[in-house]
Amino acid sequence: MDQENRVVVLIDMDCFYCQVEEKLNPELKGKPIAVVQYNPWKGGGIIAVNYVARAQGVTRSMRGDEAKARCPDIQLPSVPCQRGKADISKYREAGKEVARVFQRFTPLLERASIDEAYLDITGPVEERLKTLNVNTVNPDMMPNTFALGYDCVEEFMTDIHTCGVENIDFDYEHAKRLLVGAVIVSEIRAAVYEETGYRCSAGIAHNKILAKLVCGFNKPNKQTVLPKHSVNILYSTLSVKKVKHLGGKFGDTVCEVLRISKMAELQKFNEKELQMRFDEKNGTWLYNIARGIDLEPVQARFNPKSIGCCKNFRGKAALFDLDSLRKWLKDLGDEIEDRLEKDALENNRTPKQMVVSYSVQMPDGRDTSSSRSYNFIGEDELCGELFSSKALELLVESSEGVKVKENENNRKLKAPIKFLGISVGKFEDISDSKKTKKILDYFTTGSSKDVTEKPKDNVKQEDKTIEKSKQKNSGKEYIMQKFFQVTNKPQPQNSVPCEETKQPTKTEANTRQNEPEASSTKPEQKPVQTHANNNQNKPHSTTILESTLDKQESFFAKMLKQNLKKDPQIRNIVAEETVRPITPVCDVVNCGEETNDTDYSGSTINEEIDKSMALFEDDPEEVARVTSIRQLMNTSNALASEDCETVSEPEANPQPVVQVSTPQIELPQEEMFDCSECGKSIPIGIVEMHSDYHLALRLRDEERQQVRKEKQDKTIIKTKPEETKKKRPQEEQNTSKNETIASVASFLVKIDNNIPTETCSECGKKVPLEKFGEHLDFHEAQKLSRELNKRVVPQLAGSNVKRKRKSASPVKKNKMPCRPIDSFFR
DNA sequence: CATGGCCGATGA
DNA sequence: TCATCGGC
Repeated sequence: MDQENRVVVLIDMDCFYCQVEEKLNPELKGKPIAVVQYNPWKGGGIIAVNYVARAQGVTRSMRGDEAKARCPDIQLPSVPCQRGKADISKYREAGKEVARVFQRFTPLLERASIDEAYLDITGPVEERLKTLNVNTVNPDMMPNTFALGYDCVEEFMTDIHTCGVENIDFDYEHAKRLLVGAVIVSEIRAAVYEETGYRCSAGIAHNKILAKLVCGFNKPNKQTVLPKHSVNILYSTLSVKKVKHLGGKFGDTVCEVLRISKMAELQKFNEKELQMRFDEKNGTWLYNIARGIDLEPVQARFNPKSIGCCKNFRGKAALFDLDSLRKWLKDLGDEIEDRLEKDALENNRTPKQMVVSYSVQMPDGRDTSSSRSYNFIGEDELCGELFSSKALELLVESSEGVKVKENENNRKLKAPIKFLGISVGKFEDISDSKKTKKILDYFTTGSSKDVTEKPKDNVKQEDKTIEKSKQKNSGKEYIMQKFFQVTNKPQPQNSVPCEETKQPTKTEANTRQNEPEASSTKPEQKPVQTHANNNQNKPHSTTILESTLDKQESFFAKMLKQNLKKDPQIRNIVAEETVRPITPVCDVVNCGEETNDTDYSGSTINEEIDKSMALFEDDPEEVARVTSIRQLMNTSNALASEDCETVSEPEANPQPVVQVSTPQIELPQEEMFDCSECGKSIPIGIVEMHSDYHLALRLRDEERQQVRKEKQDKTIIKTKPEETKKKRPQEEQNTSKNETIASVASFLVKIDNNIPTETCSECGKKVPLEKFGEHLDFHEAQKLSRELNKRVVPQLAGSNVKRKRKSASPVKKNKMPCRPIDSFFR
């Protein structure tokens, strides 16, 4: 499936923080609430508002006090905090819980934020089409669904059932897939609600930008489909700034330079023009998005690439002296440590780099921000102490501003610090960690002879599943490692020759850049593992190591449990999971995060629009927009229905839409016949006509497939010669395309057909038999930390097609030969 | 003082 | 590597 014909979904949780609070404290259900970050100043800043409160005029821009004034019975649960900062781990966990549900439906899942995810369900749609007759799709299969350009989904379905006879630009194949996509998304959202109790909204389109765009059109608890042929109608009123990537400065300059404000106006410029005014890449991107084309693939990514925390110190709260700087760095470092610990347990990875960022107030009053990074070395113990001390070093070393005045004895900073942040990233699998190996080696042999470092095999996302199966007891290893750090303070490393080669290895960066990125290793290639009798094949030391580990486990488990009380870090983990605070009250300065539910609204049923409009009565511009879109939609529908007798719908009565496949014919007496094709009851008198109709459908289906195929072949042949000067040759595109399909398919179909597997009762995952014992060990390790996670986070894999832009040749509109199939009913 | 904390991407 | 942007 090529990039322009995907089915892409953006699912966004409705006022997520509020929902989490409501779930934790059911008392709040049905009441107006807003989550605040507790800040003694004016009742705290609101970061999420539920829909009850929105209906009463509470908005995100208000402070807690204002909300209370406008809505006296509003409840204001506040984000808990730790170390003087907001603790949003509650919401992070909730977000993961939801994403795990998504994950069951497709491996092609990209978490975009704490409460948002893109899903590429092209594969699942194709699968479903094998067993699902589109003509049997009915509205009951997708409640709360809207289709842009239609007053209701039924109309959209009718269009599909009639193959869009009344619509000149109708791409039947595409629309059909979006409809099936909507069915699947309904199932996903139902599963999410069933299993987590959370409601969400979704946008369904053929790329990420459009899916994101329309997701906010109908909220809450609704989903919106944007078929290709409705893009222009939408664009005619859509402000440029509403489109992702155009909401900031770039969007402003685009509007200024081109003197436009609506997306439709962007279509007036050809690609070259746009490339000249902006750069090549942006020009092409603008040209494409103006036509509803966005080739950005959905990346398979569940875990964040970096973990960080930061804090503002505004006004008088700025940091003026070294002691306060130390204090805050310590807090930030400790938080990172906590989160890293959890992350290591869940994902078996460890960061290779940390970054400290800051901003200082310059003498002229301006704030300047900067950041410095540090690559961890083998001897580094990844703890809060390291993070904070390293951060301080980097700060003091760094160019200007932060140096301490050495002469003063109270150690004032040269310039006040207004912002501090520490983050860690560049994760690698723990099994690749030299440090872990050293510790384990010490553990098993009693000495830490230098373990020869494994050649770096740059594990990429799609290899992770396999990589993971190669790991041995990673979770356990990590706990071991941790265990030794807290109980065996004199680290075994001291016997290692302390090489002070602190030089950052330049080579790595270079090789990374030159790499064509990942996919050179096909997923099918890697299960090369010798699954026969692995112990023989393994190096002797490894065998010993594993058996030793197994023997030591119970000892270790005991020690760990005993140490739970002693070790504040471990206790911390446990506490977070076991004591669920119910809307905790917090006295410390706070912070938080929540997405704004961008509630622009679009065309739907009129009552729905009216309902939604109440939500932004404070924004006259939005109300005007909604109104104009509604008018536009209504008129366009009126126009459409002029050409089509089957779809005639009185404005005031949005009632029964006539399904073409079940024409309403006044033959009440007649016997009925159940059509085997679509399952509908057909009057016996027209059953022949009806089956002719299905035949016609099939014929046209084939015809369209044919035309599509021809079109595709043509474009490939056509673009091939001129493509050579572009960034990447067409061949590469094809291979990466095929790999996408292959890897997706590998998830849909089967993991591996040769290797004997066992299904783990803990996580339901199929595990190669030879690794099963180790797999169980991993669960044991998890339980030891009081089941920090109820289940193993399934490793992501699947395609990781690198974002290489195809040259932007505009897709020709798909004008299919269109026979009036509904003539069968006349 | 007055969204703030958090994350990803990109170009030089 | 760092500065900056965009968005939640």
